Amino acid sequence: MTEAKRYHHGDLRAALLDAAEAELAEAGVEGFSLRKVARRAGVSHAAPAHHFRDARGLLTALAERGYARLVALHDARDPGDGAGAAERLEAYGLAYVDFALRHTALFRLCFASALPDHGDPALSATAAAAFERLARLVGDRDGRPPFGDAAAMVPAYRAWAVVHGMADLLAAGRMRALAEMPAPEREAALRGMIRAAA
Amino acid sequence: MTEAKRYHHGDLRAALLDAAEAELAEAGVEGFSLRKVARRAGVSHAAPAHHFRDARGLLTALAERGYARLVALHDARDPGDGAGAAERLEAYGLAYVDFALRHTALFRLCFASALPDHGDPALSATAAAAFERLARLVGDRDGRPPFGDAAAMVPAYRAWAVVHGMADLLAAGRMRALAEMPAPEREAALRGMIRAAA
DNA sequence: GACTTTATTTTGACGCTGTCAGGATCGGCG
DNA sequence: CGCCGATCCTGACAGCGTCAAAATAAAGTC
Repeated sequence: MTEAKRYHHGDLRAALLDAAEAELAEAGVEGFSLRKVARRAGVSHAAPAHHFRDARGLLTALAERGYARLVALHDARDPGDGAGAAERLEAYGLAYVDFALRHTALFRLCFASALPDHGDPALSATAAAAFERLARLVGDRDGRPPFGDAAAMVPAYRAWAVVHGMADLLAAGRMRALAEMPAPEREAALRGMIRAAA
Repeated sequence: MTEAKRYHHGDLRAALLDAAEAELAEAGVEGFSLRKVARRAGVSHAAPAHHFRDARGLLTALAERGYARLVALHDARDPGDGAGAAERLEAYGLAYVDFALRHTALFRLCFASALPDHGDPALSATAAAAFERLARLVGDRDGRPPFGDAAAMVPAYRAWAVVHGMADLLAAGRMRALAEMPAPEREAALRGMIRAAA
């Protein structure tokens, strides 16, 4: 298996990102530790520094991966150009909730943590792309451009708030009655909330 | 002044809570440190242990205080029984946003952190009370009881999601166009979003 | 092929953290 | 007055992130 414990790893950067994502999922944002990630990747505690300057750097790269997960989850649910924008928007909302429930710690890292450097160009671009996807769907649905002056953005903001609020509260276990519904019913309820509010 | 540095503090528990709240506001959830809190209160690093078993205990008590802040902010804005439930609901939403913007770290501690023990009876009761206040307003507005089976709770959940989403995203700096509006306009926009979606 | 340079990883150290055990001091009650 | 429980301190421990310096591998140069 060519796993003969070389000194040079080959692609340690990717391996560390994988280890970090797994570690994050197990320990959560607040239990996250750079040294545990290094151990998990089978490497010394200072090895990550060469690829990601410090913990902040690693978590910044990881957050970027988070937004990619979100977009991928939407791709998986997106009914495509054939469907109406309203329906595609519902799919976006369901993907968003999926992301929060299935990758809770990563979701928290992306949206509620000061650990990543949200000013990092790569990260903020990826984050912006995820939002623009939603904004475009809202614009298509309303037949109105979703960008421009502040007032023009309000509908997209509203949709985002609804979807984000559901996701965050569900992930925090704050909507028990909804979380405990059988999956099909829950999905229907979520769709209804998005239709009515977003 | 009577501040002659007594051995027995008098009310160290409350002093530690104050120090912890101030420390949290400055350092954020992820920069929070029990020892810094102790130093700020002018006490040894192990002193907090007697009043709050450990850091988790302190942060649990602090989160409880957070929900109290939220409720107090609503009280300050609540137009009272004379007004309609819809208007009172708007006030709740604005107070919620206020809470997130003015006590961001505390807000995060309450809703997006695993550090407090959310199973603690006192904390979960306080949290439930804050939600029930919102649910009741939604019920009054709709002329329908907000509790009961899962389906009955959906309207309150929806309102909560809208309000929580706006607050969380605003606090994270994710709605720049909205955040940069002059205060009166922003408040009007928020009211509009609540009316339309909640 | 030998030598040098560069990239990658390790080792060891530092100060910080939360928690625990044990000792010191105080307030109040017998 | 003596004692006891409540309160607070001191000192220790392991784990943490980061830095400096050494070690090793790989790539480039002649």
